[in-house]
Parts: sequence; structure tokens; C-alpha cells
Amino acid sequence: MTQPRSTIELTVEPCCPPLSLSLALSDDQAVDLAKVFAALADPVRLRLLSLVASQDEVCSCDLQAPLGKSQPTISHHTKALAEAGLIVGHKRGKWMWWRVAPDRLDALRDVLR
Amino acid sequence: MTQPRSTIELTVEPCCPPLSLSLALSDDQAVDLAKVFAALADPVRLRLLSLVASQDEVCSCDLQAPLGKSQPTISHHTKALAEAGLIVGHKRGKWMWWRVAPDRLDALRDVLR
DNA sequence: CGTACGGATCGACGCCTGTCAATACGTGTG
DNA sequence: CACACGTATTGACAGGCGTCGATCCGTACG
Repeated sequence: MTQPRSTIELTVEPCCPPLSLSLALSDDQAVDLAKVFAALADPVRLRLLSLVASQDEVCSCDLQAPLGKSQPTISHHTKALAEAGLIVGHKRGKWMWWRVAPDRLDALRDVLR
Repeated sequence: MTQPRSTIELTVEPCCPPLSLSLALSDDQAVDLAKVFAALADPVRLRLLSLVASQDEVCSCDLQAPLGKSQPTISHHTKALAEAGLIVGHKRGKWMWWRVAPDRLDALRDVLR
């Protein structure tokens, strides 16, 4: 089901500030950080993210089968990861292509001291 | 309210295997990893963890005030973090002392590629 | 145009989780 | 031994979340 590629770029939303765990966390900071971790706190999203990370661009249509979830569910999860800034989506024609936001993962690594 | 220190060590449970995000994640692996991230997906637990990380040992009794939560709630959160292997508790007399499990945080950093 | 198809949104359902009051458990102190 | 005090557990409640079927929106292609 892998699809042909044309052009047209359509970025999805970015998000959130840099932090560090071992320096006393403010309330607001904690709330923001918790949202990012919440995005990672689901097995389906973790496998989705790992699929996107293993190739470097993946069509939504190619996620449904390996994850064994319905199309609305996949859409729900990609949205959650995108809102956390962990993946970025580009729409090309009818298809939605996703790739990881590597700097975002880097930042998250730094948070864990 | 900071308390005196005697001895007696009483370790709390460890947990879970090593993983990597960019290598296709199995279902079971994803489930395990999700549990760890779920432990971090709460603002109160993040601030609790940052409090424990900033000093290197903290008494439960000293967490209640800065976090502004009831004693059962604090106990609930320390338990969640301990079950995720992120903190380790030692009971000395009446008081429960917590410290971070540094290798666990290291492992988690590695997971994020 | 109209039709087909990929994706997003909506509504509903069941489950999980954060919170607290009440209570039980254990340890030290008189 | 009895009592005080820190911690853990239980029960209850409200809110959030994962899931899916149904539906809507947009884009390609006859």
C-alpha cells in the first residue's frame, strides 16, 4: 500500500520549552513536561513512533495494518504525538506523511539529567 | 520537619527490561515502556521526582508540604514511581526515605535513541 | 461535476487514574 | 503495654483516555 510521492509541504504544530529534571521543577513546567510524557505513555503510540523512526517517513495508510488499529484510532494517536511535538506531518495529495522531530527527542533526553 | 537518620535498609521493587525506540518495538516491549512513561506523565510525580533528585535523599514527610497534596496522595505517587523503578525507598524507623534510581533514568535516556 | 478514497472529527462506551476522607498497619516512646 | 505518629491501604467519586462506528472534509481522477 506504499504510495507515490509528489510535493506540497504542510507542517503540523510544534510545542513546549526546554527543561531539566534535577533542577527543582516549577508547577507550570511540570504540567508541560507531563503532557509530553503522556504522549509516550501508550503502547500503540510508542510502536507508532518506533515505526516512524525506523523508516524516516511513513504514510498514515501504512500504520494501520502493523498497529492493528482502526483508522480513527491511528489518526487520534498521530494527532497526540504531533501535539506533543514528537512527530511532524506533511500532507502530500491525499496522503499524510509523518516523520520524527529529532530535536524534540534530544530535548527530552536532556530533561532526564 | 526534617528528621534524624538511623540505619536499617529496606529496598523497594525494581522493574523492566532495556529497550530502544528506533528499532521496531515489540508489543510487549511497548507495553512495558509505556508504563514507565506513564509514571512520568503526571505533574505531581514529576515535581516529586525533581525534589528527590535535587537533594539525594528525601523523607516522605518532607514531600507533602511542597507538593500541596494529602498524605495518601503522596504515598500513591511514590508507589507509582517506585513500581516504575524510578525511585527507591528505604524505611528507617517511622520514616520513609526516597532516592532516585539513576541507572533507570540513564536507561530511559538511551531508549530515546 | 461526480465518484472514490484517505484522513479528520464526533459521539458513545468502558476502563483507568488522581484525589481525598477514613481506616488499618508498624514503629518508637513513655 | 498503650499511645502517638508516619505511612500504606481502601473506598468512593470525578475526570480523562483509548477505542470504534458513523460521518464529514478534501483531494485526485474519470
